[in-house]
Amino acid sequence: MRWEELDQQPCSLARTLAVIGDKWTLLVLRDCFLGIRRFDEFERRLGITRHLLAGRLKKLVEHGVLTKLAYQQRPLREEYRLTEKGLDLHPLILTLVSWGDRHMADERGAPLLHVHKGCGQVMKPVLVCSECAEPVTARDIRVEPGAAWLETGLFDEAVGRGKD
Amino acid sequence: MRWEELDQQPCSLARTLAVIGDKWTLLVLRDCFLGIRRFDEFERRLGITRHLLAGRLKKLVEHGVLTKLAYQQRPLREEYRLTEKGLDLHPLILTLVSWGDRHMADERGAPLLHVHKGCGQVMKPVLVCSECAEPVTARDIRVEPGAAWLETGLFDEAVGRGKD
DNA sequence: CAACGTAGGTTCTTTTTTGGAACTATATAG
DNA sequence: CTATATAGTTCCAAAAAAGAACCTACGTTG
Repeated sequence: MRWEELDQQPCSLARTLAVIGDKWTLLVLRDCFLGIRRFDEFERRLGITRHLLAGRLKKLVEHGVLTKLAYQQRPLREEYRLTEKGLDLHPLILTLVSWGDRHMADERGAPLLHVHKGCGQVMKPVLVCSECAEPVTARDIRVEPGAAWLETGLFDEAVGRGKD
Repeated sequence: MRWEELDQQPCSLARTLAVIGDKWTLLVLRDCFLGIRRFDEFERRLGITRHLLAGRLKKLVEHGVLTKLAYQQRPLREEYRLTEKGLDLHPLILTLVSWGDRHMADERGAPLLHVHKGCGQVMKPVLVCSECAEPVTARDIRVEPGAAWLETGLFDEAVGRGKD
């Protein structure tokens, strides 16, 4: 499988991975959410080479996750900002961090705390159902093919014994 | 940066990425949540080479995300099952898929629908605060250093102008 | 005018990671 | 005895990514 074809599969996970499915990209996004905006700040913090960083940022801009915004003219200097599409990745980053806090932390606990401005408390992300607002775990979900999948007529073959 | 050192950084995101921060791994996990358990089923569905698949599965087992369980003796045949640690990745997969549904779907809409068994409806994942149960977006969160970070004394330097 | 800072881009070599095919082991079916 | 199924492992060539160093363009500082 060539990863360039990934965003054409009838799978939203594959399509998402085509944009952000790589370690550097996710670390760049982490820094974006921490307020980092400039090329050389990313470079310094991440220890990434300019070569790779330029490529990652370019890809994120092409996919509309970041935009370049001039913060001064003459000389023109641009910084990278999250778009709405990019801000929508916040739950993803929170979820990744939360899993790490829970399953990969050392004895000193979570490296970063997330404070919910609304209630002022240190929070953990909880995933709930959009319809009934109850917390959702893997066992509470059943998968069904959507329109895009049904058209292909491949659902049963693809999911196999599925619907667990 | 060598990615083997990644799980030793004081960053839960980096540590998480050390385990699941690669495209094949996430696609394997997607299939796990769809009920796939056997080596050759993963191989067929993903179009991954046996070589890579073996490596990814091994890593996931080493990190305790999957376990091997014998489903028959003589000849010994083993299948891969999600552990509790692995099941805890479900919110992550849901969040990835949800972002793709929203931002990468074509005109036919979401390829897969997720039905919440509890309420019987097609759901989208919503991320809420564990303390006050209100939905959380990027703008509602402030980051603070935890114990592990404070020990290093590097927080201010690292976050820069932070706390956005 | 020369040096410096920013925000990259280009080039080159080395290292890793893939992809693909063939090989192994064990047991059952015909 | 041969073929098939399952779950890998091994080997090699090809492709991709990493790392390092240097180049560019523009404007500011001294």
